[in-house]
Amino acid sequence: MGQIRSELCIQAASALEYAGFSLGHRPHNPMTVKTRFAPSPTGYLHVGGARTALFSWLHARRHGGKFVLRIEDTDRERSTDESVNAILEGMTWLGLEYDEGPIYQTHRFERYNTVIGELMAKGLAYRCDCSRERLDGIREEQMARKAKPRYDGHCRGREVGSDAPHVIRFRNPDEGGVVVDDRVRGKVAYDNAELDDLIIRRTDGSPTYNLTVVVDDLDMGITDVIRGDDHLNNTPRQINILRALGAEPPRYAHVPMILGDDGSRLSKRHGAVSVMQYREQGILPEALLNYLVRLGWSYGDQEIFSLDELTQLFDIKDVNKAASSFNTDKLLWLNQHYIKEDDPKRIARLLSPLLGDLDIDPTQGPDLVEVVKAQQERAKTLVEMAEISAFVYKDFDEFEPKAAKKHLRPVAAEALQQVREALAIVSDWSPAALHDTVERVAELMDVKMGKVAQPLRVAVVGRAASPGIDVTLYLVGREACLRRIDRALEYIAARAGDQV
RNA sequence: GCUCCCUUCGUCUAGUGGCCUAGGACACUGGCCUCUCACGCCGGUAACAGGGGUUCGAGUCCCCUAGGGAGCGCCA
Repeated sequence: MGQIRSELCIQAASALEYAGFSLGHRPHNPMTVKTRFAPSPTGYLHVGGARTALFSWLHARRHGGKFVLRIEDTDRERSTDESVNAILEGMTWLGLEYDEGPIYQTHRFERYNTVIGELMAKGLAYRCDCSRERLDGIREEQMARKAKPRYDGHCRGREVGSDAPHVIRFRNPDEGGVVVDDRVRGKVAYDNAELDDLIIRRTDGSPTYNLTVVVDDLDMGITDVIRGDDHLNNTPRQINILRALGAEPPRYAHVPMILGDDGSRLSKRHGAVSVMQYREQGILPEALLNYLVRLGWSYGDQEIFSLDELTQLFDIKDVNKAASSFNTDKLLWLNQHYIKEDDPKRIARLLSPLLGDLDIDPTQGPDLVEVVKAQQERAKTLVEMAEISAFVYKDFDEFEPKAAKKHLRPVAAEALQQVREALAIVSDWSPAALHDTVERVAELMDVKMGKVAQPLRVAVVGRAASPGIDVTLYLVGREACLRRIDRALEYIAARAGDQV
């Protein structure tokens, strides 16, 4: 145990600089805003956490302050390196850069123990050796008489030795109350009589959450604590610990949580909850960020925000109090918007690996940037763009049944035959010339353009939907076009044969 | 059970006592554009949880009820 601890401390060179700060006063200029995002590494970075991080980041940027990333890994049972990496990866992808950190709480155990020692010395904390059985017993009894389950203070006046196994509890004030002045909730009052003596150090010597948060926020000079509202009820306890340490509490802002589309708490069964899953699904980070910021926050009727704009406009006070439901449709709409507006070169760069997943090498064929320009208004995600663009680079396996049934009929054979001949000899393989070619065939046959373009499209694309027929032909290229038209003609012939 | 929090269209929201016969966006839907799909444009359906007050006047203030959520861990 001691060995592990010293090992951690050696790794913690950067974190140790905080250990020197004394309590009771802020080490930083109180006017300088400093926020933090403090996830526990017990899973992936989910959208709720990402939104909290975004709010904290924006608040810091808006006020020219600092943003800190702190990893709350004091629960060694559940914390994993894998989760830490997932969180860091998610933050990087979203572009939420932190000015300090990541700081690991497991590197700061010496510091927490020092603080616990101070509280013990002042009589504000005490040892407790109550057995789990006893605790369970009083808990059961309290529940039975419909009271709030809480520690009864059994060890408050007892002298519990330091040799036998024990925990350390914070001595919560009996009298008075605590008012949390929250920037989104307003003033919330609690009676100290409702609070019990919480454990601040476990039997194994490790500190607990409510203690480490307080110590870290204090040591790091955090001025604004922005976190999920599941922490609102912990806040009075934390303020009491802060008071016991003779410190002023930071400003709090408890933001509501995000629910699934059905209004229940967001969980895996709602589909994607991890931000990296959104990347895999072809969502752009700016789209996710834009979506997330509008969940619980607004600026008049504006829907589209760049990060720069948000840095100017975001105010934590404007965040709503009520929880909101995640709506994938709106995220997709935003994503389509950003795909449409973004630089085709950037989209092409992001799209390339997704084509690779479909066994396509986009360097073997037309410039991917041209393909992106043709598809930009037609895809809600990058994954979808890859799927609807595959036909440019490789022959499709089979015609989409509905499209073939409607357009690859015997009556279409002549149009296809005609257009094939025209395409075989067109000298300038450019969208403009190809457009003229298709149009001329329609005129010659005295039919509407659709009568030619649709069978042609299904022949070349395999589906009834694609970019303009001119651009479609242009991107596919003459050789592949003629080959696929022949294949469509065979298909029609075979079908006609079946029907006889 | 106890404590705390929340409640405007299906969803995200505007609204801070009269500008609200409640606005915008997504979704849905009618139409236009059109070689398809998409984009774009024009239009439509759809909400102040319920009940009491206060007020000349309430979505906006107060109270109650209902519904939802969180916390009550040697989890964070």
